[in-house]
Amino acid sequence: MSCELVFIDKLKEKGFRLTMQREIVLSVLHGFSSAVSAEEIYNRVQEISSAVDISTVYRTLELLQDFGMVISSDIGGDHRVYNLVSVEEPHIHLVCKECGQVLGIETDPAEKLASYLESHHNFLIDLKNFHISGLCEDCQEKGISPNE
Amino acid sequence: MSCELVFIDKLKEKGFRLTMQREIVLSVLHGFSSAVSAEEIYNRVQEISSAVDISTVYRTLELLQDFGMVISSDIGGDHRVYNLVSVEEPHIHLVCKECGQVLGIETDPAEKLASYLESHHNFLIDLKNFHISGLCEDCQEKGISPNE
DNA sequence: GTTATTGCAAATTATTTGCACTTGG
DNA sequence: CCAAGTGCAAATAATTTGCAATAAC
Repeated sequence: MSCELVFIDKLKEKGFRLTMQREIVLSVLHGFSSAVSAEEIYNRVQEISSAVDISTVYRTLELLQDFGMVISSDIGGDHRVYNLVSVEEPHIHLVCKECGQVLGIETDPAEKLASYLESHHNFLIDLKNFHISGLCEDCQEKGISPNE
Repeated sequence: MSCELVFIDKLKEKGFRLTMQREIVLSVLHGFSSAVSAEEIYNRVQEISSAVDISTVYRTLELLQDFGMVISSDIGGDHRVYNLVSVEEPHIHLVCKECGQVLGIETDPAEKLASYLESHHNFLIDLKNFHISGLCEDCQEKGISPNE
């Protein structure tokens, strides 16, 4: 099922409405391959319709996060970036702490760790929504070191 | 080696100075068993010396983070909390996404996962500085569910 | 029609900064 | 001494909010 259909479904499910602004934000997010800030999203949205307000962008991003379709992460301390994530298979998110890029992978390699943490430390992680922070290939190539 | 000695050492090493304010902030951090906000730290600091400014608290917290003695995490979206962490052994930090509490554990249970991510996805994590987000025992007991 | 949603502008709020003064080494 | 550190007050800046107008359903 495509992102758009998932979105429409979830909106209906909660009694929310499909608006022009929400469609635009979602389509703009598709145009980015890496993590982007709210302002970058806003700028791109403006190119499509200059009437859309930045507060609407924020409100839509929050909605998409509630729906699990977008994740956001803090990078560089002050910058918050957003990512559209696949709505298919549950998966772990490898989030680059340098650029905020997100890579979705299968959950199995972390299953052992998860059960270890639960049995030994009573610490519960949600594998279907597990974020691992590190360095992506690109940022490694730029010579950035893993310890921040 | 105690936190205080480590702190003094690191300060010397970088040519920074040991001030009253820095000592107070560090001692106040010892008094908290769980994660606290900058303002909570500031309030406690004020009880000891009302002359210390909140900007100094922020500056000191940043310094302590640079030294790897404090970690901070975002919880609940808007709240940022700080934790004094053990200066001994390198370890993984289990950070509760609900209350911000940090539990330090040994690195070995995650070694397999780390090498898997590196070989299969070219994604590099720093095991000595690995943060895993989840729910601590206390928050689980409060009936909070792992998916946020 | 009714109610969610929006645009606008103003508010919020945690954090940061410039600078003259103070203090540690 | 003198560079690092501080307090103060003001600036910042990203995000949020109240509300009347608008548009989905």
